[in-house]
Amino acid sequence: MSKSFFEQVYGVVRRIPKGKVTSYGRVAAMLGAPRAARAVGYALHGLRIKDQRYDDVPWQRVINHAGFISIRGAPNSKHKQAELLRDEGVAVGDDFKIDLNIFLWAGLELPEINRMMRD
DNA sequence: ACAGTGACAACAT
DNA sequence: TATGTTGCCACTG
Repeated sequence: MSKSFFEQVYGVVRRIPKGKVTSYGRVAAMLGAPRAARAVGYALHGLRIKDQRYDDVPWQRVINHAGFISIRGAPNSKHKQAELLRDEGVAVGDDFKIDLNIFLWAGLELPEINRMMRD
């Protein structure tokens, strides 16, 4: 695995299909670091710096394990994330809750993970 | 080298 | 159930 952890996170997030979501912890687990959920959040936080290279990372599809939008800072940000998700067909409640029983992404299979970490 | 930071998650009251 | 508290990890200056 030559890629940095951050790069690996972006790699996984790019695979989340439109209309589905997953959690920080699940992304971390897929990368073999089940307790690095917080680091995943930190990685996505870094995307806010404008960098053409990461424009294709659908960061809005990552929420917390309870199904809530978990972005901090300006309340605007949460509304923005909710809007992006609704545009993709994901139902987001006024309380920013998403039904994981419906919209949770199944995740990557092991072979795909190995390939991603190798690239 | 090292302490501080944060878009988390699990556990304990 | 609902808060509050405690680990955690990768990255940064």
